[in-house]
Amino acid sequence: MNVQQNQAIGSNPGRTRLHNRRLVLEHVRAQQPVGRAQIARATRLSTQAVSNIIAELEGEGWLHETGRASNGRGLPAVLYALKASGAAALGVEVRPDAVLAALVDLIGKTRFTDRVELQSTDPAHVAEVVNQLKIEALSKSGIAARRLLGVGVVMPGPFGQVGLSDAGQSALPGWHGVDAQALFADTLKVPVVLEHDSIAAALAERVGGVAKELGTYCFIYFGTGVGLGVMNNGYMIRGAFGNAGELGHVVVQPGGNACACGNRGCLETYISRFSVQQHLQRHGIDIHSGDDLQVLFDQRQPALMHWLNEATTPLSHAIGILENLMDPATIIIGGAFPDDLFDYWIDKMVLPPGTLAERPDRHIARVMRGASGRMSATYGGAALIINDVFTPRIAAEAS
Amino acid sequence: MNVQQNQAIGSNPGRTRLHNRRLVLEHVRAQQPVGRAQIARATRLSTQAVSNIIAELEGEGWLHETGRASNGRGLPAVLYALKASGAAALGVEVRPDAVLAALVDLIGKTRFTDRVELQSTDPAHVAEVVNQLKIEALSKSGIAARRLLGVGVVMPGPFGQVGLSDAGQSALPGWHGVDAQALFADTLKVPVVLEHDSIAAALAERVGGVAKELGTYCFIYFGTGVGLGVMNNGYMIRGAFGNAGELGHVVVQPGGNACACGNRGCLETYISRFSVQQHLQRHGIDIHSGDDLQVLFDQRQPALMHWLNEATTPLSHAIGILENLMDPATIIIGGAFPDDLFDYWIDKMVLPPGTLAERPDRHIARVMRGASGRMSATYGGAALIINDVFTPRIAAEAS
DNA sequence: TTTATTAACTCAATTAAGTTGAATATTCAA
DNA sequence: TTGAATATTCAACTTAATTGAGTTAATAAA
Repeated sequence: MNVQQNQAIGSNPGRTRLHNRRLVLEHVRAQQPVGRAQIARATRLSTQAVSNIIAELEGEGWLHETGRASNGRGLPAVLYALKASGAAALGVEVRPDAVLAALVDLIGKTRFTDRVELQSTDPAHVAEVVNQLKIEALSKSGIAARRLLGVGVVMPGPFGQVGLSDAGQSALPGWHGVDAQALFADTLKVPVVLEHDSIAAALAERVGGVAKELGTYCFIYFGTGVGLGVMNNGYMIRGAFGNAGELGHVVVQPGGNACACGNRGCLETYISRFSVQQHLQRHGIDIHSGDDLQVLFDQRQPALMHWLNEATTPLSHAIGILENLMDPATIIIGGAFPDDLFDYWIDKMVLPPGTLAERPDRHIARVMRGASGRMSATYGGAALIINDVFTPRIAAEAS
Repeated sequence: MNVQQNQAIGSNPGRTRLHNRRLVLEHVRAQQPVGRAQIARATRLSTQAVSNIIAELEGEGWLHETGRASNGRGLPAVLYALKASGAAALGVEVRPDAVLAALVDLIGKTRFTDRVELQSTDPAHVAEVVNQLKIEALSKSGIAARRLLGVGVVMPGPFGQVGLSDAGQSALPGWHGVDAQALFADTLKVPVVLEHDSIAAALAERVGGVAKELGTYCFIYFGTGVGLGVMNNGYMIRGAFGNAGELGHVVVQPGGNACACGNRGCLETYISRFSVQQHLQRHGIDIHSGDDLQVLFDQRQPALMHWLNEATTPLSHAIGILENLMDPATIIIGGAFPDDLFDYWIDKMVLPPGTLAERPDRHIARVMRGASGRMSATYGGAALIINDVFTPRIAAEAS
């Protein structure tokens, strides 16, 4: 985890060029297909500067020409778009029972996915499993090794020692005190970024989901617990110690359900996978996967439907808190549940009245479902890497 | 209000230099007195680049030499510090009943304050009052007009049309649809920034208060209602529409006190100035100012003490939400109440257990009182301007 | 059909600002 | 007294931006 944020540093010609390259790539991503002159206006660079950068990017295979503009007077612009195969990133999600992997290309398309059950969570073993996945992903997808920008590893947070006493519940056995970033980087021999699931899942929506055109939004991630990823103007909010987004332990009902963390009324006790498992167990139903939930939902199983309906209130409450505190363009929900459940919630939920989000000029929904499905966090790992090449900044790399 | 965020744009030599200048100033501010070589290491610029920038800044009166370093081997570094009179900014807080003004210099010191009662909130009249305050501030403080960087105007939020139906409660009569930024800029003939109180107050702590060395923190501002300012890595979080930080209408007690906004259990119904006024009124006590509160507190007046003690629970709850969502280095409370009340709360309040903020490596308090007192928002207006010159970025100016 | 206008793009020259490396000054430690 | 360490300055050098003139290709007007 990057506890230290990207710290602003001094600029020089080299860093300026890198910043401008990223900025041009970001504009192509968001506006494609697009011509040089339009990029120049948007970035406030000269057309000459954009031309030079476009030539460089095209030479390196990031972009390709896709035709010419047709409308209007004057010389039609040569249009450029991202070249899907220009780069790729591997997202890896390490869970206590399995490792998930997804290879995602520059335009956010999935080129390969796999899942490997874990016999042991021993760090060296996990690192080797991930390494094999990397090799397999490259060979099966036909993407050249030099096009792999890096690997984004998503592990259960929070990172570091914090007061959440159930940290052990989600943490991986045998990883306490292990420098996971260094371990993976040494084994994989490519750049490695470590992040927790909710931030990664939020980024996945920007790289290949419903937030492609949004800079400021929240993502409520349903994993084992409930996490939050906040994107502000294109940059993730990580907090002073890198653990921002612990939505699951926000108290939504003082004096409510007892939570493993010792408090009462935590959001997680109402709307997490753990809570639905417990609820169904009390009704004699054991579920082990998202597929089980899908089956129950297809049957409109009464216990599940009851839980779903009850859950809308705390979820709506949490949405109200986020709308008032963060003023996001939208709130995206996604993660480990089947899409149908999220859709049901969005359809049935009464959104909190009287929040900042009720704007007459609103043109996108207050709440929407993420497009990345149950592998949100895995895709998010890749998105961490992909997003990086589109994020202009003059900053030291996180150590 | 800057609805549009600072948008990243392309860099060129001029923008690079501006970025580097701000970066150098920021390092001097945070580390002063400090030598060129140290700044160069911290900014990853060459000492030559830093030397050039320092010479420029010194020539323009932003910095001055303060002696030489004494420790260690080698040539002692020439130390530099901010020159207080190098620049100043005027903070203006427009309330329904009065206009407050504070002239703050580069090192965050107050050079002048005044308060003018308003006979009318008519925009043209208010602008003229502010203009007179500006003229008076400059003449009485002896600061040259060309040193005035700008005026930061703080008005009650939220800005724009939002669902908070009590917006009318805090908004100024006669200002609906008025482009306040343009009005003040036209009248004052200097750069004008408009912001809402909580964001401004949060910045005040960074420019001249307890957050001088912090980049990521939250500020809970007690005005008429309760607002929030979140600083992330040195940048304010404004949200997609510029209204982030509506803490007062976060529901902390579902089904609790009825709020003017139509919901129940809003934080504002427990811990705002409005709520204490109502509570005391029910006990036959009318208060009209912070001084009245101070007097009652000095007497340990039972009704006030009861309210204070009851208020710790929702306040603690709000702190828990912020700690879990934002993972701040600290949470600062401040605003319209007397300092003694905040100190009492900090002393008596039971902080929420089991949050991210309980770290063994924590070295500053989880909650602290702001240093700007009851004029937080006014100073904050000035801080908006001052902070700007210390914030490195390659970005278009907010329109 | 011809001509003017508009817009996108390229080339060559210029310029701003950062870096590099050698030289110099000052202090501490052996 | 001498050598190592550190801060600073000076004079090239380098990168990558901008500027302005010129080219190309489309639409609009004559």
